[in-house]
Amino acid sequence: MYRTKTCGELRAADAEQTVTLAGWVHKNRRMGGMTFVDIRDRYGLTQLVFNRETHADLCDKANTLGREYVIRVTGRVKNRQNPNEYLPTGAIEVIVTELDLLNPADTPPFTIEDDTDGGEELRMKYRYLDLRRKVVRENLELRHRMTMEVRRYLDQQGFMEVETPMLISSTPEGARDFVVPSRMNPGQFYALPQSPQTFKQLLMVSGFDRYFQIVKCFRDEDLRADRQPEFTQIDCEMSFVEQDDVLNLFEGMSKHLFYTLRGMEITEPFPRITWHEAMKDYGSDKPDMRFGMKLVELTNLLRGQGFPVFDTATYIGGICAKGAAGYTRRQIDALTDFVKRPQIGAKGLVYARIEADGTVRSSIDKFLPQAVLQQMKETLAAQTGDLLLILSGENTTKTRKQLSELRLEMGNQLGLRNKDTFACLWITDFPLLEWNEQDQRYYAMHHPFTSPKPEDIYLLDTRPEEVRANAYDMVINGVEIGGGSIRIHDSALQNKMFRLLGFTQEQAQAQFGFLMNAFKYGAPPHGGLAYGLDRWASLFAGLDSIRDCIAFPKNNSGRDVMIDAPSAIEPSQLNELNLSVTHHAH
RNA sequence: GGUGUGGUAGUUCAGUUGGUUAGAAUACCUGCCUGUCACGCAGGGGGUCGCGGGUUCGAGUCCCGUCCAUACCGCCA
Repeated sequence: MYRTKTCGELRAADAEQTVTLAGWVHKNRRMGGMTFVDIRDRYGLTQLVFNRETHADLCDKANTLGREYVIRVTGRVKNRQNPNEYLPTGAIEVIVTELDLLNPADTPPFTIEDDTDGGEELRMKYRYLDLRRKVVRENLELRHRMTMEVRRYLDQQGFMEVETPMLISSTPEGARDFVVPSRMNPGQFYALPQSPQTFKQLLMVSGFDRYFQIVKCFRDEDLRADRQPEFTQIDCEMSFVEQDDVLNLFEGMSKHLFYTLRGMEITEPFPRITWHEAMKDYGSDKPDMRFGMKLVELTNLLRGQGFPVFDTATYIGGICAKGAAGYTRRQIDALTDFVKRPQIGAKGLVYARIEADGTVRSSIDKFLPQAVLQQMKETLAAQTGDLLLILSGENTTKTRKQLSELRLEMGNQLGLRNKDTFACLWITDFPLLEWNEQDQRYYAMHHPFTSPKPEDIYLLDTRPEEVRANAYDMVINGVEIGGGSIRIHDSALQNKMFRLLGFTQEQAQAQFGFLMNAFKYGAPPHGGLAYGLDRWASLFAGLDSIRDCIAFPKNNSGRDVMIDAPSAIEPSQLNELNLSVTHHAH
């Protein structure tokens, strides 16, 4: 046997055993007469001991071992004189009797430690070394356990995993496609799937009434901390279901994951709030429910009191930051700067403190009588010691969004966004359509296959923007973790949708004809959802970026800095593909 | 496409009003050290201050441009 134990499993009870370990030299501590070497593998760290008095040659050899050398040792497990309580294997050490140097190593460009000295960029360039670090490895282990539990749960529920193709065709709706030239079909291109949406619907037509797939998806859009050009979805679809069936089943899966991965038993049902409620109360369709601090509308109360900014506003709203009345002028100025940043775009910030005697002292006291301020205090359910923050604007949606950003910032500042606390909810009743000013047309808010609520269908021709969809998102801690809808399974309604979205009959036929045709042959009512695995895993792992739970992620510019992709290709390759490139990369 | 922040030793960073030979920690190398586990002690090597231009007697420092990284906005059905 190459090795008999891993570097993480030996305990006091293993004392006096002879073992063989293999792994990487984590650290070499030379004391003169004796040498301690920490050997590391995926499972942990074990201390090796070399004693000059008893094994001079071995000790000399051990002294030549550098960081990350690959070695194999055989020796006897001993209880330590000085146990290390911080190390799982800290009760024992291995007195080495044989040492094989399997492979030397260059000094790595950063330390392979939990608290590494390496910066982000360098670690990505040497990602294979970064992955040796315990903290990174544990993220991937969590992700692995997560996919295992998803498969186990869905399999038990009768779901079947089916693979769908990666080389499909491009559609203009939605995100930009990644495109692959076809050699055998000159001038034609495949697109990589943005999601297996149409294929999973076809599988429903085929009768696979419970489908799932853990699948890579591709979108050629700018990156973010929570957005990669290739990412993984847990993609699911069911037939003969209504919205509640989907929500209940996947709420069950979510609870299963919380229980198995975080040891958290959630007994309460997830709150379900409508999109309109979410926008009104939180200014966001993915509210962070770990804390309250709801948006409260103050338009009627504060408009017309003589403060010009408010008097011209269409929406005035405030939030109540509990216990923040002690904020200094400097802190409030910083908040003002925060909301005035171009990314948020507020013009200014009005604040009010609730004093010890219950009076309200605001930044615009000279415009607002105390009676109005007291009413505002009532409306916001504010108490002594609270700080009220008020924004106003001409565009209700925009102002609410600004308040939403301020709410999240205050949540951060007041320590209300603990990474070990989880607040899940469903957002339902999304609008079916969204008007696009620039293109002067409606776009599907979710996608063109999402069904309208039956009771709203009569509005499709007259007030399409008011039509609600059978669409839903699952949100955890302000992160959109998943979303889906009950689909249209009726050709006539689907055609109507395409018309509303500005497709001609011919365009609809050309792009989605295969689906429309399939629907003619007995499409069952169906619906489903898709989860963002990377986001969910990073949430469970308490990470700031999904990159940390992806083995080989792309950087902010969509580059893999380790393999240096993307890259130019040979002219001969371009020739084969019938491509000519006019813009050459440097 | 836009805004902010950053780029100085292998690495993480400091660097005053523009002024002598650009520092610290860590890593690395050498020597010493028999119970270390962030070992310790002594010594050593290591710099195109991202790149290009400008201002100046003099630029890591100021200005302009550019590249890279990063967070966000736009974008992401």
